[in-house]
Amino acid sequence: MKTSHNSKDLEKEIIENAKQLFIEKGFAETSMSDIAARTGINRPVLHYYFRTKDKMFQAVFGSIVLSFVPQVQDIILQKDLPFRERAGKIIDAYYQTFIDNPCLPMFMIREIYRDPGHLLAVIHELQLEQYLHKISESLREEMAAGLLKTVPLVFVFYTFYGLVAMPFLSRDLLPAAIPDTSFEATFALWRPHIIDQLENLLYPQA
Amino acid sequence: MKTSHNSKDLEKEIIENAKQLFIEKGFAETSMSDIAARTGINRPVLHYYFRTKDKMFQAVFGSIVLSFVPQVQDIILQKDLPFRERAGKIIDAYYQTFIDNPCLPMFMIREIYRDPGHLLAVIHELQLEQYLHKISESLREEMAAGLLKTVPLVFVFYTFYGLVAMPFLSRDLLPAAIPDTSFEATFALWRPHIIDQLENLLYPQA
DNA sequence: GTCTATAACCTGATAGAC
DNA sequence: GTCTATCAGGTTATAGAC
Repeated sequence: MKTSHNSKDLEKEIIENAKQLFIEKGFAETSMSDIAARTGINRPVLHYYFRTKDKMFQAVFGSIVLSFVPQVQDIILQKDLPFRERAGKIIDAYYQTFIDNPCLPMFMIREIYRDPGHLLAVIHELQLEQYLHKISESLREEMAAGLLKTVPLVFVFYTFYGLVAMPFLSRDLLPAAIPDTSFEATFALWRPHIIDQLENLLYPQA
Repeated sequence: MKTSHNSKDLEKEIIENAKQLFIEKGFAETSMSDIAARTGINRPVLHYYFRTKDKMFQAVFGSIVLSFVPQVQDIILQKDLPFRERAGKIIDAYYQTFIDNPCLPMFMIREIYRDPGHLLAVIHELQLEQYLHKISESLREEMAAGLLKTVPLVFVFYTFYGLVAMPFLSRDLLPAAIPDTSFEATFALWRPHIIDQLENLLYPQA
């Protein structure tokens, strides 16, 4: 081992760089040249490791989905905590992820829009079905027990993701349209509002 | 005039075709060849009329924004109508537009995300500032009068657009994830929920 | 105004030397 | 494994004939 890398390290380094670029610019507007340049290697090396751009994206997409999804599992099942507190914790978990990587919401929406198959494949191959099932069942149980209002589960996801993602989807528009607003100040007020809205959707005695 | 078109007609026809393609696939993934083929002319003709792809997009974008925005003006100012009814009418106006052209929400978000300057330029050049100002002022007045809760205007837009756009942004995911759901049935329930959420955000005695 | 032809460039992907 | 060289195809844009 003369260099600081062996093949496995290089592969991981490529994936990490590809991940960042795909998240930032999306699949279509990220070129193999971009990824190679960022990693400091030649284009053919990428094809040696992944053969095609699409296979490369698939290898990266799973890792992105994982960074997007898993931190909620424990929270939602803590049924001793009141709904309001669990909602707040989940929102904070997502916002932590999104503030670290503000392009993630747009990336997810864009790529799911382009081809939902990628997401479904990843869900299957990483065995996330049971994870989703657990969350769905948990909600359904609390609805059946009268602890939550009975509404279609899709509405919970629409409301949650719609409200959480919105500030990131419209990123540069807010400062451009209303010059003297800080994201932090807006978020500090927006967070309790999301909780209010979820409570309004799900809480019987609101 | 031998043909059925004069230059102005052809220009309009090009713009109409470009509009549909841009909305459907976005700026980056729509090529000049696509637009030429759809119009039934050669590529250089496009450059004769618009010189560059970017200038062409600017010419089209204004027209798209207009189809997106103007139908709300009259509704929101009908202050004799209760808030709930006005909200419903505005939602219906948007949904009418979006059902006619389901790609519009993604197009707007994608292109504003890519470059908010395009939107700001169009707002200025079509003199939509006064239109936006009128809506903002109307809301501010009703807040000041205690008819609506006082919240940041951004929150109204976040909530409204986030909830209205969400089903269209996640289009193919819902049928793929939950096979036996019809968009119409879901929407019929989703509509009153949006109104509820806006009411929860803005209505004092909710 | 509309065409053909072409310039200049970028893309993903592969072959073959080392 | 990593490189150079190259292919076939796509892109925007322009020059010049008609």
